[in-house]
Amino acid sequence: MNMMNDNLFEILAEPNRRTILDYLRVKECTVGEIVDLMPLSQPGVSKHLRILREAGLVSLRKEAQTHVYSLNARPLEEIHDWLEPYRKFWSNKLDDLERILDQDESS
Amino acid sequence: MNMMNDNLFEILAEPNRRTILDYLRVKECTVGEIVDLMPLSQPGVSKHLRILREAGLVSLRKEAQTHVYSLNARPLEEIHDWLEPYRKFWSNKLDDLERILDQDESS
DNA sequence: CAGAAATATAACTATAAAGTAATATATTGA
DNA sequence: TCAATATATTACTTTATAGTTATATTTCTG
Repeated sequence: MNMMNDNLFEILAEPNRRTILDYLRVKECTVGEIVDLMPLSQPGVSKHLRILREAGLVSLRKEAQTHVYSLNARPLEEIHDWLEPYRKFWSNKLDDLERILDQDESS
Repeated sequence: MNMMNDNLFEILAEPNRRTILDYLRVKECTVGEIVDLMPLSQPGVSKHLRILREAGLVSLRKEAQTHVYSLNARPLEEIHDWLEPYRKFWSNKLDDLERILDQDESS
């Protein structure tokens, strides 16, 4: 059930996929609802949903003929974790100042 | 000086680029040092460095014939910010604490 | 049970990106 | 100035991906 993500960044790199996640963050949606909100064909949306599903980022509940998708943000924690060792580079104002001074002569 | 990133996720989607950032997080490196550490040709590394530079993620200091690259993690804050509204979805005890603290700030 | 509605998959095309070899540019030092 | 060193750029090829149209699948409804 829990998929391992080969490259989550690659999945999130596609702007339409991030838009879909943004929609699902607000409320679960059927495929048709998403299609209506986006400049994409229905198969285009379905393809992105499949990729998001395989990444574990959304889950699907079949309700009659409609498929209701909902957000599963858990895998995004992987991004959060990747960011972790970089966080100190922007959270310390003194370090920032040092870095700005270092960069000044770069062309 | 401050570049606007068309799509930072796309830039980070490339595994070799993330590896380069990981190296630079530890210490600044010349192009040659990075080449020696990676299964890529020198032009390949230079191409990635250019992309990272244009994204504002690394900065360049020319030192004699060598070019010394260093990390500039600031643009990664954009990823952190994008993640923000999703954080509550993978809630665990730590995130619950964060949310409580956030509420305290806003009151 | 036939047709409609909703979604998924298949087959195909176009584009972008990553990789390479070859070459250009810049700096150092003999 | 010339050769060596370090890096960047160019030109090209290959591959992957996003998009499309057409079709298949599933489920409801009359």
